[in-house]
Amino acid sequence: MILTIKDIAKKAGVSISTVSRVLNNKDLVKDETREKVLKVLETVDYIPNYTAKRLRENTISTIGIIVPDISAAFYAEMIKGVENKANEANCGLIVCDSQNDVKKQRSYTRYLYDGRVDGMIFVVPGLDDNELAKINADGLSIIVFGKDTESLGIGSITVDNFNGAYQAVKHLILHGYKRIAYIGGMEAHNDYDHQARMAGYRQAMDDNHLEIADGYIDNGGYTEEGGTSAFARLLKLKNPPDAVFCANDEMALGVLKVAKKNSIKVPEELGLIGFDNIRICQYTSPTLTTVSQPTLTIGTLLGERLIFKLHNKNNNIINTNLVLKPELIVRESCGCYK
Amino acid sequence: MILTIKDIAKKAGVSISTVSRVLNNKDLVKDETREKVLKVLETVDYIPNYTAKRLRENTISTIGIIVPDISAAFYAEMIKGVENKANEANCGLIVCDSQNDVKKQRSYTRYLYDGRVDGMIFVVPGLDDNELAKINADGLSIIVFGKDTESLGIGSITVDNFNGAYQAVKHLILHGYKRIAYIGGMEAHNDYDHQARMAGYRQAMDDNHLEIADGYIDNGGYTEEGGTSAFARLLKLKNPPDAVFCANDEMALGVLKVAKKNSIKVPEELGLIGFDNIRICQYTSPTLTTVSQPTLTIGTLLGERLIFKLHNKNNNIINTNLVLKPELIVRESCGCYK
DNA sequence: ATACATTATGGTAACGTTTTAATAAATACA
DNA sequence: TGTATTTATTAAAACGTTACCATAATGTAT
Repeated sequence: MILTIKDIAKKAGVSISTVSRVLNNKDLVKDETREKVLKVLETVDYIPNYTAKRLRENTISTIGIIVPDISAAFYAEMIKGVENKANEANCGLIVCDSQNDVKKQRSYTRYLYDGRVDGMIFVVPGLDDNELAKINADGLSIIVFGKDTESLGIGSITVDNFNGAYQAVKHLILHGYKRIAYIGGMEAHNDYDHQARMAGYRQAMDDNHLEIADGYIDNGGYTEEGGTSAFARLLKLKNPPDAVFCANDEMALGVLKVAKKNSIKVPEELGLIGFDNIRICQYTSPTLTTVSQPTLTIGTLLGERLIFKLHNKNNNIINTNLVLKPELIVRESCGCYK
Repeated sequence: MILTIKDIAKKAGVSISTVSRVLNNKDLVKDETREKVLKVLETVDYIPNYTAKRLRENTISTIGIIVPDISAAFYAEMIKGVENKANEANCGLIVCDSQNDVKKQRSYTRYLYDGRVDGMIFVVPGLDDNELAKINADGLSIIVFGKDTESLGIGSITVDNFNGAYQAVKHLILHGYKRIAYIGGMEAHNDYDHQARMAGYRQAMDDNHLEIADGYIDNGGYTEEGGTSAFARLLKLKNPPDAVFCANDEMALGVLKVAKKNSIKVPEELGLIGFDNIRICQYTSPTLTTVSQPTLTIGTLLGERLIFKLHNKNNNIINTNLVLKPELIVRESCGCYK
């Protein structure tokens, strides 16, 4: 038998309103009455109907997050950060996996948008500015990771990809590598990670007066297989690279695989640096040098900021872009220990 | 401006009941009227208030899942399977990370239980039978992974851990290893995985007339560090093992680390098999032989069965335990390619 | 034409909560 | 003691939907 506030009121011999006030720790209730109600609550197993509460309060106390791939360590860790914060705020978290598909991302957006959440987190949105702006205008609190949306009045967090890439490539150069290639992400104009990392690569090469040979910029779509085929193409060039910087670790794993197959020694004959610092980097041989993004921190910050927004709807102080610094994690594949 | 069904009714010149019927594709509405309503719906941006709908229908169309660690690949993949199915059923998914802590698991249970979900999935529950039975009795649909709860009238999915362990150990024996040790999980009586895998190990040793030396059964708590220290202890025995079977891959990684540090050659001087087939197994050197659990399939099945239950509350056909067969994935660490 | 089904529509209660406004009780002040 | 003020309590409206029941419109058989 499921009890309602009405049952409690009857049992305690008070009105519904009084029980409600006790439940919500409101003042204006005599200690004596409060005790009476609390005593009843102790003896029975009453669970408030949150749906009714939400209908009345016009809130959902749930947030949503849409990530490209829930089973990728990078995003799983980020979700964990968000989850912690949401939980602290007694707020549910609905996780959606868009499977790297903008269409699916759009349909999930719609799904969440249909009154299922108070706010949502877009991780690397494929949606364009107009779409994001519209959702924001509709009063749903949103926050974005992976794209600077400050100009749209939407808070966001980004990692300084340019700087991370620059550090990585500069590091390779310091080790004496000269023919450095870049394997990027999606080629699409809305792949901001790719664009910024490529720019960092270019700048580092340029600052050190190194030439980027024809074909040295290739794409692997962020997957291991993509990295495999991209590096295979690079090897076929008449003057193959002596080092590769990859826009993520997955692709670096692909490169490593091909290098092993072709008996190319890493780092002796090929320098290699990835991006993201996924856990596998520690276990490959050689271990993978990479650029680390503080995923858990990012998740925590995303959660924190969204929840702040939820509670301060009209405070725009947080609708700004926060840039986090990535960090070069030196391991074996860059040549530091050869 | 947020529209309600009332606004639509007014605009279409019909009653709210009619609009409701159109929205829910009920019959008993004339084509002409339906058209009229649909036309209005096309021109405006009406989003039904799901909270109200749920209050009225006494449903939440949301399920919850509690996993020990969201950022562990094993569970992330499982969640992905659940997520797919939930989404197909137009059902939200709330993910909770209990951080391997029974207390947290309990508080999350309470959190979800408080009218936030229609049903929930317990992945490797630390809760005891009484607790589970109580939740089940309260009419919340639940399903469990990692523990056979059929006798409680709760549907569950388990992997045949005994068989998986048996296969693994037998495989080691076939390669000629004789002094085989086992590194288990939690030692606790409610760590069913551990119990079953240990039993499989014992049986395989017994069937092949091999002795389990003193100290050959140790525990590592499923973490890499745990594996590290457990193997360190094993090495200190006066007759150290020539092979180790670990109750999961994380601990096998720890073993591998210590072996490398002590220049013990795997698989020449030490055979090693793990459990779970996490992705890292493919990248270590040597690559790790392991027992694979079909995580994605498990997730899919969990989602499917829970949603079936939601729609068929009184159908007990599904309150049964489903046993999945694990598969030995042969790689280098077991000695197949030495 | 009348009676009777059948089909279509509308009015309204209900879901369980919070909150506002009204009322009752207690306290303070003159 | 009586009035004004504060404090405590309650009744009832509201949140937006669905579903039951009543009524109206239409169709069919006598």
